[in-house]
Amino acid sequence: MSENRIYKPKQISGFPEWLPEYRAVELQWMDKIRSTFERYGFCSIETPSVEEVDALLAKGGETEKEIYTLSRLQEDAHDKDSRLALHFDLTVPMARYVAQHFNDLVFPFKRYQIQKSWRGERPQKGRFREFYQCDIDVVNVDGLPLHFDAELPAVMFEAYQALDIPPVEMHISNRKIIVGYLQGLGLDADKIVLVTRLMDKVDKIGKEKVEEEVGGIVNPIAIALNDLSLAKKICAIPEIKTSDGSFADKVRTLGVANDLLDEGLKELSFVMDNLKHLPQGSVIADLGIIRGLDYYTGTVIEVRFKENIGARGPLSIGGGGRYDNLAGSFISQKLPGIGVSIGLTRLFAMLLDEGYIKPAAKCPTQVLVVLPAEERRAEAAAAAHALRLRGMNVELYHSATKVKKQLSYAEKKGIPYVWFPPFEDGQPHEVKNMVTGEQVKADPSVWKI
RNA sequence: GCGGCUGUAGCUCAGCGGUAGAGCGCCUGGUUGUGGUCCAGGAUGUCGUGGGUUCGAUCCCCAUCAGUCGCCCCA
Repeated sequence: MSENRIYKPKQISGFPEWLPEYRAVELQWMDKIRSTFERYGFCSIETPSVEEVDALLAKGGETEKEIYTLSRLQEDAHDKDSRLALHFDLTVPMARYVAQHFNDLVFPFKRYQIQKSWRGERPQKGRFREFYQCDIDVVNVDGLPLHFDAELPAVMFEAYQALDIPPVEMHISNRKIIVGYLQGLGLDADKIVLVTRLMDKVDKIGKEKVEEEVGGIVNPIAIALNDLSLAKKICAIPEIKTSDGSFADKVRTLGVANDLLDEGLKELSFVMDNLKHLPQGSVIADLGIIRGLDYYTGTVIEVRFKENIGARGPLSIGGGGRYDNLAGSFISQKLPGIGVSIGLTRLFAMLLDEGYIKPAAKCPTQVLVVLPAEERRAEAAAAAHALRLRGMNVELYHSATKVKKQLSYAEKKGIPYVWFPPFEDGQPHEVKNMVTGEQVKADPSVWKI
């Protein structure tokens, strides 16, 4: 008997799965997001779950350790699969796709993609190893009008609004501002990377700590003398958050002159200007937004809840930005683009955890047809069929057990109507409303919900 | 890759050096064709895994695996 021992089922950390009543909600969300994207003319593509490792790493960076590569259990010496890996986002596959089908696409190419991505990181709150992303990107040849930098956040905002979730706000900045500013202060490229990485952490570890660490990078000697003036000047930038165009004046007051900085300010002002139609307070010029991704070159966007959800800090539930030449590793054409992405799984999981998500019914069934007796199965099935012909989702109970049991099944699954075919010849059909308890005679060929 | 915490019925968890309990859920019944409430009854666990200490361990120790929170990093 001991060989009957079962493998204890367990959920794999970082690979979420939901019960049917929540999966149904997730599907509804996807539908809403999708139809919003389509309303703006984005077309759908789907790319394979895997890409060649070289393609994924074409943009460099420290992404390597987060990529799941493919290998077979029975790996042989020349395992061809090992050159493949699961994609870690949808932007890189999209870049490859655009380069590959360059001749067959119409530019500016506007596509959306709702697919899973995988990252081999240590899972923790709000971070998964398998998750859905809902991306929209616009890619063009040579140049891409700045208007798209405003349009995409607007589309994304509309998609969030289509969901039944707490209000979100879009934090927008422009890489050129922070980079230009730091260049203007004389920092070299390496230090700029280190410093910008720290600026992201003001919310997390506090302003003082960030200033100290920034100081340690830009001028260790001054730190020894307890002189934080340069660090403070640097850290003044991420402090700037305005819901209108006034951020530009605040930056200029700091007195740093740099061409790239000016360009960034102009671009961000333009974007803010073109997002004025969104609800007051939902768009913030937030110069603390950096985003880790090195391929962003201009506009950067991050979406957060207006109010923190649960005990968590301001986790990003979406984001994106502009990249000048993402496909450059795949094709000699210059293909600038801008893309934004909704972190569907993180968003959904957060709200689920905190009880914000109302479960849908456990199944799509609208009418359960009772099976009164095995001899009446044909008649019951005919009734079910008649209802389905008019578009209803109908289930015929599988066995002729007690009616009590059949009703309780409908109750537990949240099926709103129960259909009673005749129990004896000559009797009428009846339908019962499970919410009100009301039961009336009905004709399966005409009855409607 | 590093650190803290946790691991007992399907779920949430209690418990104790002498091989285990609650709540919820589940199943059955409260007759004859009708759910949600109520009542009665019932089933379920190699107490994560391996080793050690002990007369004896679910409880102590070690290891291991898994989960979780955080660090690093984040596309």
